[in-house]
Amino acid sequence: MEKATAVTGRTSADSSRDIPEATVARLPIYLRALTTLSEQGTGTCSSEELAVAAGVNSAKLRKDLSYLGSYGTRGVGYDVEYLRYQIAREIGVTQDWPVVIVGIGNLGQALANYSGFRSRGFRVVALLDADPARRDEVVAGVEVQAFDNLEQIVGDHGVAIGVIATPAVAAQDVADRMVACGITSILNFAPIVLSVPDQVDVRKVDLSIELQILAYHEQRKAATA
Amino acid sequence: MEKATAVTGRTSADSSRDIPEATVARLPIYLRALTTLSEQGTGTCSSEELAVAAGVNSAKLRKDLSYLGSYGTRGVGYDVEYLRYQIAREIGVTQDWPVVIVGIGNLGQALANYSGFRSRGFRVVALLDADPARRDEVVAGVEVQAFDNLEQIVGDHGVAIGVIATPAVAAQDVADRMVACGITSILNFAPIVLSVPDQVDVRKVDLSIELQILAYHEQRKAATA
DNA sequence: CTCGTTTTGTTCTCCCGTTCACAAACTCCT
DNA sequence: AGGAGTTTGTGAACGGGAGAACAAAACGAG
Repeated sequence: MEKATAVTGRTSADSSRDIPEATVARLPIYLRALTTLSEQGTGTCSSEELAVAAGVNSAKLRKDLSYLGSYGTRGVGYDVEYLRYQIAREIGVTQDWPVVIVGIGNLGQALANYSGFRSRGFRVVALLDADPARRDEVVAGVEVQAFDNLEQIVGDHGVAIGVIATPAVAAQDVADRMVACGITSILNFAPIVLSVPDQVDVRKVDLSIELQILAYHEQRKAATA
Repeated sequence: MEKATAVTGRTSADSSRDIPEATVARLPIYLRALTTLSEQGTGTCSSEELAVAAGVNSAKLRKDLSYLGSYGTRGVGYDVEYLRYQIAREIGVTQDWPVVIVGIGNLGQALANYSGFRSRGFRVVALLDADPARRDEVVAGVEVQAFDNLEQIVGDHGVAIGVIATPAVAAQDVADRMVACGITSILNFAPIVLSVPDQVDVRKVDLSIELQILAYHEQRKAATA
């Protein structure tokens, strides 16, 4: 109930309220859509316009935004710049996030070169690889170092987020080392289920799983056609 | 009720029943876990063991498997090989799936080289890129061709699945061309919302969105600490 | 100032997915 | 053959998210 929270002296914009996971997962999409609108010179947009740009239902969009606070104006819409900043702040991408990437195969290189990271506050402070043959190579302006430097680098830069782009067999070891030296968020591209302590967040991206899901639906289409 | 379906003459294994999306998304994980168990020489496993290997709750695992049919034995567990085959068949990875990849940057190359595709029935029949400079390069044993060859290749090989690994600005055009020549499933790595006809399935993988979600939680940890 | 129009913020309802808990079914041992 | 122990398959309760629908708020015209 709206009243209950009002009585406590907190507004609905209080950012200590926790936001549903499903909403958190969509905020970066809204952020991207707003950035695009901003670049096109749009100063104001309605929930309907933004919803179309983000590929979601407008009611869902409004509900999502309402978890952050009341940043719109009824009868008018949202100020693109203002809303963009509010979402960025809520997600945390107004900060600087030092990141280490372990495993410099094609995927690791793709990640190191990805401009979408830098533009959102993620700064690749180190590229690490166990293979000495890759040592001293420079990728995306960052020198490839020995994996054993992990602890020192994490300590020096205050790294909280690690990216694993190694083969599956190495991934658990890398994760263990990361956890041991204080990393609390891991983005895992290796096709394996990592086991880590509860307080560590792991998100996984598995390229082949996505294709398999498509294959399932494709097979269904073929069967019913 | 178990009896009700028996009365209709259909067994619970009837594969024309449609499987919940959430379950479909987990089947590839089970498949991978079973493959690992099989390689380790495990002949039989309980739902609990498999659940641990897949990183899910055992009750959820059993319910997921029950949508496929009754492939377990009470008091014993599941035959690893048999269950693995049943899941593979249900997903469709016992078939051969020709795939085209468009955009041969680092990411495209990583995809082309990814062994997890080939081992699950996905065969990269063509690598396409708009940049003439990349033409005739050979990546993962496949020659890079002009994007304009798309229609012919899709026709020749009966390609149903396309992968987009281009920069964002090119992605919508690529998607349109894919749809026009009959591709009905698209895996999109470009950070943009694609618009396609309803009957076309699109799954997106956005590297920076995953990092942003981690950043959000990381920020929360820091705030409450 | 008042009325009509637009668009947000929120409530309400429905549906999907998760989890618990247990009966049914199978094995093994005596 | 029978009973003890194990594990599956599923009914039922629960929680969270999606979408429709509406009241509240802002703006503009007259």
